[in-house]
Amino acid sequence: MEKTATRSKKQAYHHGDLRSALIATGLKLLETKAGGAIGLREVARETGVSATAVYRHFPDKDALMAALVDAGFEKLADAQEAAAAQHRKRDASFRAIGQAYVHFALAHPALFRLMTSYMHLSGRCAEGEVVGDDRAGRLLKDNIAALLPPDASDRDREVATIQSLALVHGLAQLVLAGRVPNEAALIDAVVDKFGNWDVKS
Amino acid sequence: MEKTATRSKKQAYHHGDLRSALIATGLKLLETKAGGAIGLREVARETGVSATAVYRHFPDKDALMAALVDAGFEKLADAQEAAAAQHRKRDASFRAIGQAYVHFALAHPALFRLMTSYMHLSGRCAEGEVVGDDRAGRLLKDNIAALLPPDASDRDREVATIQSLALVHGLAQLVLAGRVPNEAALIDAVVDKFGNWDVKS
DNA sequence: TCGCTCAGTTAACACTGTCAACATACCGAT
DNA sequence: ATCGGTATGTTGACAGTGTTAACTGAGCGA
Repeated sequence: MEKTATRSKKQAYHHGDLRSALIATGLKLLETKAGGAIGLREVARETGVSATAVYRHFPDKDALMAALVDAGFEKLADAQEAAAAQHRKRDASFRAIGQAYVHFALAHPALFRLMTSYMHLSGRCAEGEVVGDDRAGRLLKDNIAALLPPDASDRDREVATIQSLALVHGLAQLVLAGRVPNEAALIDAVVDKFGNWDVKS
Repeated sequence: MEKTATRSKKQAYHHGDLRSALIATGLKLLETKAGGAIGLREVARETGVSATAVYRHFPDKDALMAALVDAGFEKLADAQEAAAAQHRKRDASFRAIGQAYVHFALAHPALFRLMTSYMHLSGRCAEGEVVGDDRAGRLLKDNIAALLPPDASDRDREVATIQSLALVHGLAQLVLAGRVPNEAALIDAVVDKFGNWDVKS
């Protein structure tokens, strides 16, 4: 009888994990429907499942969105790591991380907007930490630690981290909102400041 | 009969301008209901008017929200001008403008979240311009022009403008999202970099 | 085999944004 | 002063949303 074998692709989400399937279709919808928000019923429908089935895996819509946010940050970390790997020098690879942040936002606008809208429901930074410790956050902090002079204080590190993140995050959002023109040269010039900290102030 | 005199406060929104009233209650609701979004029906109801009356003054919900965004940026400009006026030195007053941006976001979280969510519907920067030319945008650009060395290029000015705006905007949003701890000293330290441009780079 | 729990279903509720049709207060021209 | 037109409201309905309650059925251990 092959209890859970063939999977048959349709039907029998029973024992296939619907949770991952929902997240997958959610991400797909965010790529397709370039503009605007996404709905719980919509992703359920597109997954071929009844709307209320979602509630077996997520307590409410916000939880589903938070899961999508997490998935988005994973993809962002992927892009950043790939970008960093293409440079040998540490500072060049660090700037590539910043470029990757903005590029990711512009390449996946709907996903990024959702990420910023629901950020507060996911990955709040832990007590004493200065930014979330997801993969993207750790990548940023590790690189800064390696780039700052060895006599830099912890506070210097924290400030540099926040500064860098705020710069690229704000820039990405402003460009996406149309308040800053989407010109590659301009964006590059701004992001190039990414990593120019005056530690001595 | 006094056609439009007493106004009687209730009834007879006829001839009082509902448009401003809607924006006013919208802003009030955003102050009160600290968390979460706002609805067209909700603001109509709270104004004491039927939901569809809104459509006499705004083509759809997005337009109403865009108007609230504009009103929000006006209030932000007020706060920034007031903050700047409390310092004599130009660079100190410029930093005060940056502080005011973050402070405003933290003081009016719901309004600021709405402003970032619907930013793309309002105040898109004009062709050739580098950030919206609302009052807040002009304040920023004017101050930067006055602070940069006179031999700075236009491109230097643009980059410095975007850099400053992206830094405070990103910081505000990250703190509001809980990804950066809400500690005044930390925020001040980050914003103090506001205005440290290496023009020569 | 019985019964339990997991994973899904349908039906309903309250709510939302939006549209069409209807009502009314104002205002200028007659 | 009256009359028609237009701006400004209203009610009623429709589709779609997030969410809950009650039901169904598969799979599995005792």
